[in-house]
Amino acid sequence: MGRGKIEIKRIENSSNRHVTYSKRRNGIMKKAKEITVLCDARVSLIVFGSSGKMHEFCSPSTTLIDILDQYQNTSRKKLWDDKHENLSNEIDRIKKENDSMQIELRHLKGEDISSLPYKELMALEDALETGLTCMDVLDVARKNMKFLEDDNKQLNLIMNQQQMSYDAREQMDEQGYQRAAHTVAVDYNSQMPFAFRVQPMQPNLQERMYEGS
Amino acid sequence: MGRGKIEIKRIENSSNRHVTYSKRRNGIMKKAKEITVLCDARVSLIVFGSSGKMHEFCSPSTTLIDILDQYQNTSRKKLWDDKHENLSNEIDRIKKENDSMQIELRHLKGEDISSLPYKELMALEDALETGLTCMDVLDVARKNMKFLEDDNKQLNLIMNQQQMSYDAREQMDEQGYQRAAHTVAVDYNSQMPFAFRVQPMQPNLQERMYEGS
DNA sequence: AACTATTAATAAGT
DNA sequence: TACTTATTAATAGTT
Repeated sequence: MGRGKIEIKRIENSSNRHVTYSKRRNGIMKKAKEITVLCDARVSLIVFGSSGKMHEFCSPSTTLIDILDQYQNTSRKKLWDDKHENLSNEIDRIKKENDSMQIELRHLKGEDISSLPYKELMALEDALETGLTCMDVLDVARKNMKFLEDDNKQLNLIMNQQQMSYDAREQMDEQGYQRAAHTVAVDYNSQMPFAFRVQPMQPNLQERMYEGS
Repeated sequence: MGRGKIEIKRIENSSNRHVTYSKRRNGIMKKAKEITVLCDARVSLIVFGSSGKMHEFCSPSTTLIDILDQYQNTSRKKLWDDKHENLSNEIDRIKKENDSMQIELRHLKGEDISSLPYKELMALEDALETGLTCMDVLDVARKNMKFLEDDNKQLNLIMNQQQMSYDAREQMDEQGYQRAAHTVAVDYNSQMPFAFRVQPMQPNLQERMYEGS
């Protein structure tokens, strides 16, 4: 591929070696680009000459880091340390959390019985089969709901008190802190479920349930 | 460099593309070996075909890690830290996704509660008499309970947050108000139902419903 | 760095 | 998939 054939062995003449290096480096970079374009390949090419100068090519569709990630996955050789692995694990964990929330969202939006978790339905069926009456179950349900409602009421009450003294205190405050405090208060209010800003949600749920059944 | 000249653009014919990939991959690997031998270069070449299969070349005198270390030193780009940062960013991104989903969930559930109008319950009662199953009623009961639980959790969360900023603000405060604020905070804390200071009230409500009755 | 004779790579065909 | 070969592309040695 030149004026004469050459053996593939170190070029002893330093000048020739550097010239050849430069030419061939360009050549291989070009080849890397070409295979990327022609064949949808992802390529990372890093070259250090004996001078220490670096030349790099990476497929435009990706990054060196991606390539190296894929390298690790494929070859099972570990390039990063445990810290990175931990982060990766956390990502996996959160992603799973995400997935289950998405499922829950779908269920809520679907809003029909068939979308309720399978297990819960099975448990319910079991309970009914072992001879409990509908009333028995509803009775427990009612008590539990009463509990929750009462707790909600109490929490709500406390919140309101807290909010009030917060506000009162804010008024007493010096100029400097006033603005910040106000912001905080508003934020909490907007976070609170609407129903609880005014009154308990299902005021007479139990009674109605009983009348119904 | 073949029977005909080709444009450097994606080879659409899949079969041709794979053949060309294979040939050129061999070619570039050979070139990589040659330049390392001829010119004392250190080369890392990683190629992924569209199938996902990896091919790698690394100069015999070194390792990929060495190359990457040198890459970092030379280019001042920090691969490991970048990697770290990227992972952190992704975590942030996913967490935000999480948060917004949680908000959406709260929103949906809140809407569900407040949009469970009186009429619907009445209709349910009627339906029960006209042949709706016990399951259906329980289902609604269970949903309501879930909502209450979630709202309890949220109220509790907000309380804690409020308490925390209360405390934080107290620290920032001038001497004069400090004592009073502290007293108030303690009072609220003692008022709060014990269960909500630590965890949600009825962790496995449904199950206990069935067991208990 | 540019040139060009020559080898090497490879596209298309089998 | 591998082999063949006409043709293009890369490049070694020269200027």
